[in-house]
Amino acid sequence: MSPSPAARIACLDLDTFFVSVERLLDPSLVGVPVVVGGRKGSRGVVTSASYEVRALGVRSGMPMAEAVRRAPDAAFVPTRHDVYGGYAAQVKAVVERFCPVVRTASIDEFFLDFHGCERLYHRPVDTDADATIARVVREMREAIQAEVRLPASVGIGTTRPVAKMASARAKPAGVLMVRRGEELAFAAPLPVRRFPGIGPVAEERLAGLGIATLGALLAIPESDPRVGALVATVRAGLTPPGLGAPALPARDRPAFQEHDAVAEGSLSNERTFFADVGERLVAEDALRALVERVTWRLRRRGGRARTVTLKLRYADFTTITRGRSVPPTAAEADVLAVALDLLRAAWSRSLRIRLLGVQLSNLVAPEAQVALFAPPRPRMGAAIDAVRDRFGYDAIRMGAVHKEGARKPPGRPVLAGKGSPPGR
DNA sequence: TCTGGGGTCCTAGGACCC
DNA sequence: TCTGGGGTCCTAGGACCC
Repeated sequence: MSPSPAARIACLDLDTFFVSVERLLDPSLVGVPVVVGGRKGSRGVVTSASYEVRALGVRSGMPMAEAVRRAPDAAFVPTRHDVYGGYAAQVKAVVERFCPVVRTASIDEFFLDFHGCERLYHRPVDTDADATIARVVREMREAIQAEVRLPASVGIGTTRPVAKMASARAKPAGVLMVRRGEELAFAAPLPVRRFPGIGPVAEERLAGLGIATLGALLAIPESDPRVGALVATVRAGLTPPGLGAPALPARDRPAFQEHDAVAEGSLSNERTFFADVGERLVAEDALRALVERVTWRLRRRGGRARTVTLKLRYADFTTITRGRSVPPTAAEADVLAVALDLLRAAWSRSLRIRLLGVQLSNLVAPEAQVALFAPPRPRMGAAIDAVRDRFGYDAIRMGAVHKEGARKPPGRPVLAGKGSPPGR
């Protein structure tokens, strides 16, 4: 049986998620302008802005100094990543009561597939199948509000991009369905930037062509070399599957395919220094801490990396990466040896760095036999892992040895984000 | 204004192999 | 001696998302 090309894909987005959670934990923040982000005066950015400060032009990703300038009277709350995941999990649990197919897109965003749910949920009050789904989604949104006490907005459409754009239009705390056949009328007046995948660079390029809205973009021939594949991509995103293309069963559509959590993806940890670093030994200390953390995450998740990549950001914000393929490993010593080698090769005496990062990619599944001959960690390392698995990464901390500007060790760690939770 | 940290996906050139 | 074309892997960079 083929799915109907009706609006059955939903995008659920939690409204100003970090701000909402902080207000839940501290009711004095309710009704006042709130900025969640890096500490004032640090080299941080805004991670979540309440609607009050958005009205003043504060946006997530904005440097904290700029946010302070625009909203000096706001409450500034440090980001607590260790807190938010639990609330996202509560929301997901509610969502799963209503929808059989749920995919987590990010900490505050879920995609839901309601194909085939119409009959299950039908009630006599519903004028048609779309009305049934829209009603169920409203009930789901209200259940999240009542049980988790977090505001969410939901967009419903025939495709993921349409559902996502609809959820943005539904904010705050609303539900918006774009029915089949209404996609173009819905999208045409919107700025091109609203389409998922069109960012600041593409927006700027299109502006140079005099194109501001999705409607104007769709008026360009797909073959126009100035827009590359953009027109075709947007058109496809606004076209229901099954119209003009053979339909796949809902669960086989790429939008909802499960990833193999072990064999794919990448893991990385990076830190911006409090102050730019010009001494290699200081950078090497920081690198050890990063490698320790990222390899621990890899071992915990189960897997080995075939590529180790070092990331350097210089004081002028130019960023380079240097990577190397290695025999699959999750061992701290293996990764550290490569990372140090890459750092020494890339190190420049004349340039100070503001950020250091390590990425493990090309992940493959763990192989039991390898452990027999090459244990992923020596005995003490295994004991440290065990403590961290139970009590969290920061239950054990390694001290840094070198300090920027100091004649000799010891010194305090120079990494920013000290005491922050294990990276996710 | 002075720019976090975690990711995904895409492109492109060169090495290498057949 | 000079010459194919295709495929895969590696590496670097960048756009984009939340």
